[in-house]
Amino acid sequence: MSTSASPQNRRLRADAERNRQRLLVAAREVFATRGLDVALDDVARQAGVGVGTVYRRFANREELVEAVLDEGVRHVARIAEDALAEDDAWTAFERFFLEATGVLAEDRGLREILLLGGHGTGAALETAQELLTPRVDALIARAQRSGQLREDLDPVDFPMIQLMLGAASERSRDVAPGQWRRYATLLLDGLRARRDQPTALTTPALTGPEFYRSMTGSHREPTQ
Amino acid sequence: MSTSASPQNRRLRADAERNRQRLLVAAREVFATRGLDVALDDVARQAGVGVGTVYRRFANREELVEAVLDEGVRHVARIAEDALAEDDAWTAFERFFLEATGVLAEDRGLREILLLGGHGTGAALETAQELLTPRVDALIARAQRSGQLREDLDPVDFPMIQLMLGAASERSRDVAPGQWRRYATLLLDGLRARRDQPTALTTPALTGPEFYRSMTGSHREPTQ
DNA sequence: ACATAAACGGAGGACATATCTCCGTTTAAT
DNA sequence: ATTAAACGGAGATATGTCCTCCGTTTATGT
Repeated sequence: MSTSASPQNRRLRADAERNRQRLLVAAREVFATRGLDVALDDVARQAGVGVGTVYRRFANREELVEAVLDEGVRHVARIAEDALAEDDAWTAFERFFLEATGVLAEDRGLREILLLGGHGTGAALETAQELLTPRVDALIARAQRSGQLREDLDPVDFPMIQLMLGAASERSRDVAPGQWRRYATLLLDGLRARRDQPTALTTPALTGPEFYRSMTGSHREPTQ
Repeated sequence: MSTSASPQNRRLRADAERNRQRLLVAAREVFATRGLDVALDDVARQAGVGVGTVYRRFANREELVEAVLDEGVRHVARIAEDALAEDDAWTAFERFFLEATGVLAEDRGLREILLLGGHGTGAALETAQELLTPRVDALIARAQRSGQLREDLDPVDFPMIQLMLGAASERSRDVAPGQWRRYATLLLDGLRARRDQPTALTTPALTGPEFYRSMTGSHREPTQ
């Protein structure tokens, strides 16, 4: 929170440190609403700072993106961890599902690295792999063991479902910010195990390598 | 199929007409896989024709887009019409749902005008309003009256759900083209009425005007 | 108060990408 | 064989982004 990220981390002058913080806040905001592809000039303007200052503090866009998003990933991981403390397995799963969707709904940038890939390897993705994936897996496995979550849901379905909800959020946010809840409910209803057997998911989930390839491959920009 | 779309529709020379068709085929292909924002140079290359020929035949990108997409919209409308002929109300709804998703999954351009808006007013959208909307409304109303589709689904949910499935398609198409089926099944399971009452959709659907605004407003490029 | 090193803003160069026009050449039609 | 129509694609124009550079301002320590 105080030292610079540059090679030699000498202490920054007061105004420099203040501007660095402003930049991080501005970047968080701008990435969240307009995605990771915004011009850095826009981040600078939002921060009330010249472009020069952006490049003086961060070697390139990637470095700024990493700084902002690593934090975001940790946030989601914390949500998962907190949910795991819940007693009931379904309550835990549902709570994580809804809270994570809420965070992702409001953060397009976070969706882009976490769900879409194609933005360089990224420290943020490693953080996700290390902190997030195991917890989500645990939440799912537990709710399945307790017979409350449908058996045929696979952990790799989770990011895909979040991606779908993200598309819904993006589409409606300007007009009705909470809309994603409607579709989250619908999906949860499809996910919950039930008395009358649901339709089997005949199409198998992506395998590990397939999922990896789909994250690594070049996506972007749609959209959505 | 034979006359030009330009003001005075004189008959085109044989080579010109041939190239016009090639352009339409190429545009269909390119718009479907890469969306409506591709450079027209790429359409020309795909058609094996110079850029000049594109602009000689279509005043601007909009005109070409309209020509290609109006056709696509009619295709989906025909699917709805065919489904309406089905005896059972749920079968009809499900059939339309799956067939429409299949078409949209493979046509990003069609998703972009039909579900995302922000590409000019568009004759294609008018066609949709005229041919598609009433039929989808009918399919939904009928399946609800017969008690097989959940009561609280609103017609405006349909495009949103298709948008979600579109995001899933886009994400997985390169690696496993049929993946959308998995998520379509999941959603259908959330849509089907059931013995044990589902969770009520407490967040209300977009109202007509809200939906209209969300189509008219400037979206694009993200991500899908 | 002053000297100095650090930081600042933002104009602008380099580059990339798209749209659409123009014209010398080729081709179909009569 | 003549001629009007159509062709290809180089390039003029426009837009947008990244990142650097340098004259000016500001924080800091004595």
